[in-house]
Amino acid sequence: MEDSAHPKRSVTVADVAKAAKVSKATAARVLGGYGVVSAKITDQVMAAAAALEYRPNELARSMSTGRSGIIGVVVGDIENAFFSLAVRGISDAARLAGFNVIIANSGEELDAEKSAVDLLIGKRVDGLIVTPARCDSIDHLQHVRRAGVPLVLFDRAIPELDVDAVTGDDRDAAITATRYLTGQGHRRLAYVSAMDAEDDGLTDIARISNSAVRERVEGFVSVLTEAGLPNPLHYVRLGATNQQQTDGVIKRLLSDSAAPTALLASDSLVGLRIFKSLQSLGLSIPKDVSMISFLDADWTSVTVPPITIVDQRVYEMGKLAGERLIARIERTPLAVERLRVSTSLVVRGSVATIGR
Amino acid sequence: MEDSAHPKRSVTVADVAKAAKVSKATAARVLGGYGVVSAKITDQVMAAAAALEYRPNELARSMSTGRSGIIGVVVGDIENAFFSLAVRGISDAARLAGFNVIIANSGEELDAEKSAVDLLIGKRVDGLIVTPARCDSIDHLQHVRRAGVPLVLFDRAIPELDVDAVTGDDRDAAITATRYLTGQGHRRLAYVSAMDAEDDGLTDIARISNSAVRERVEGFVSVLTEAGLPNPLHYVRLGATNQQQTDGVIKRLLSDSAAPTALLASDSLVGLRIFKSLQSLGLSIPKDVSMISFLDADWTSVTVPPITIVDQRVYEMGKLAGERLIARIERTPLAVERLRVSTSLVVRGSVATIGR
DNA sequence: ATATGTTGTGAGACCGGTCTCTTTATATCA
DNA sequence: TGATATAAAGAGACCGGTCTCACAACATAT
Repeated sequence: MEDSAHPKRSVTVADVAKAAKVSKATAARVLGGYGVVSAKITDQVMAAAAALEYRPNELARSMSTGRSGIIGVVVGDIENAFFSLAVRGISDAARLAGFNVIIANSGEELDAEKSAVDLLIGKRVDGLIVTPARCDSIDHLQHVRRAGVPLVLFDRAIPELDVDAVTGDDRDAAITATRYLTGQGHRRLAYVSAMDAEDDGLTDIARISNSAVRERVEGFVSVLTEAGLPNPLHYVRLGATNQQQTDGVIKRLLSDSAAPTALLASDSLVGLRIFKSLQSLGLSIPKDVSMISFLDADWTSVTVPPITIVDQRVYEMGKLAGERLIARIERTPLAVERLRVSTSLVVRGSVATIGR
Repeated sequence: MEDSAHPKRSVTVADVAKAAKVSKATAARVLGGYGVVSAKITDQVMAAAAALEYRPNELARSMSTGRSGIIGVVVGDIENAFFSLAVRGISDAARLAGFNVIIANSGEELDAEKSAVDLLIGKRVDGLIVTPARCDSIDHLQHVRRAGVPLVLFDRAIPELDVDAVTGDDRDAAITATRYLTGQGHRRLAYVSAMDAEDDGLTDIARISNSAVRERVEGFVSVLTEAGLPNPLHYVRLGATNQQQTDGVIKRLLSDSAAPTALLASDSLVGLRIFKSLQSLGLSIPKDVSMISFLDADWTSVTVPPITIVDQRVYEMGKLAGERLIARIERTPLAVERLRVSTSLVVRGSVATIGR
């Protein structure tokens, strides 16, 4: 009874060749499925391969062909439904084209992102999809391009980087959602995001290093400004990174003398935290506070009331990013562009009509 | 202005060696961080490497060392919160030990699982964590062992396969949950799973090819039998694979002359579907029907009422599986065993007390 | 002074595939 | 029948690292 104690040198083409009494080159042709070999020899080799349980060493194969058949994906946090859906879309696109996917988590931290990118390049991935944690640090991404590895940005664009990006139409989405809220009579609206920040507040939109969030905030602010509502920036709050932080943010927001009547959650995690905060404060939605969340997450449809959301079609975004990357890998001639996946507002029950 | 049109042969140790005017072997020693090299030469080589922007080719490195630094994970469905949490646990354990993770989706299909396993073996992963779709087809897994690649099963055990497994204490969990329901006065209980099946019903527990589900059903049935309740198998229903199927399953269950008063959902996806089914049937939880779901998914805590669940501690399961696999990879001498992560019942509001 | 040990460097085999180039066997044609 | 085209198989270089071994230079022991 032999066991797996020893790494046991695996069966190689040479072994198969010897067993089939042909040259290594011939066996390789059969096993690699290239070149031309007679039917008789093919059978011989296949039989020998089956008998020896030959499995090709993809590593070696990659090394000589220069292609690994792998695309690397660096995301902020796989646990986030946004990213797991996106990864699903990417994987589906990849599988269809015969590629596999390595996923790396950056935890939205620049250093982790850099080392993940370096590692994947080292593994000689055929292409890379990255959700850049910050849009103001681009050396490592520029290096990817210099290394000749196709790159597609996901969810966030970096105009200075001459590279494809697949994002939502964040600005428009925020505008639509905000207009809907003002249309329902809301005059004091807050935007809450999980972005790291020293304090809740925000002084300068341009300093938001995540383009998706920045554009949403821009959209949000533009609608409020256009509607003549005062001091929109005052109601943009960051730092809702966990339940406790969120509880604090919400409590501060609502204890304001001019407390907002509606909240816009930057993603479904923040949305869920806000929902729980409101619940623990004993506030009812939408009677006491209205809310809209980004992303059609599971939980949003089973709450009471169900949550009005911005459907980001993340799966499509992922799929599109995957397809785009594969087109690049296959050298399809295409202009560098930013692909925007359009979102839609799904009205459910979490927004009250007020005023009049 | 050069661009990334050409794969541009990457910088190799030989290039660095030439630039540093030393032999390839010496440059390799410096860059690979092994052997012994004088400080002066080390500096020369490092300078040359920096100037040329050398990045090691991990593929080549893996090929000569025989280690890839990658562990492969084959899961049923990444989109399922159960697996994404588990993957997070595995990834964390892996990162801590300096490994990376490749994830492959089997879609709970045997063929996809087989080819994923083959592919990962081909990529020469250092170890493999697999959630076997079926416990009665084990050739491909046996082959993994014969190939000398450490293997850890996740969520489901296969006793015939002499290999480590990390699972929940599914039997006990089901027993606890079922006892809780009978303790609340329920006499007719149903167990609903997403397992594929020709018809809803179940004739023979032993034929359930997923050990986690089988053990839960065994626990479920044992409690009912012990309590002297008639025909427990009648209330075990499979095939709740999507919303429509689940609607059918629930409708049939509840239109039974002796309809169950409580439902046990095999996982959080099934739980969510059941919740939606009941909602669409206009039934109220727990007044009309009680339910318990496996897995502490996001949605279970924000419904009205919040759902009583079996907390599976999936992150810990994943982490444990990762750690175990890494111990195997590093040849730590350990007996093959099945590690059970204990679960706990989290009582919330979805179970009514009836009778008396 | 010669033998022995140590340290740093170079030469080249090796991992397991792919792929080009060459050689051999068979088919086609004048 | 001999010349030439063509198909099939073999030999061996190559990818970019690691790593063993040989060897040189210098230090220490005898």
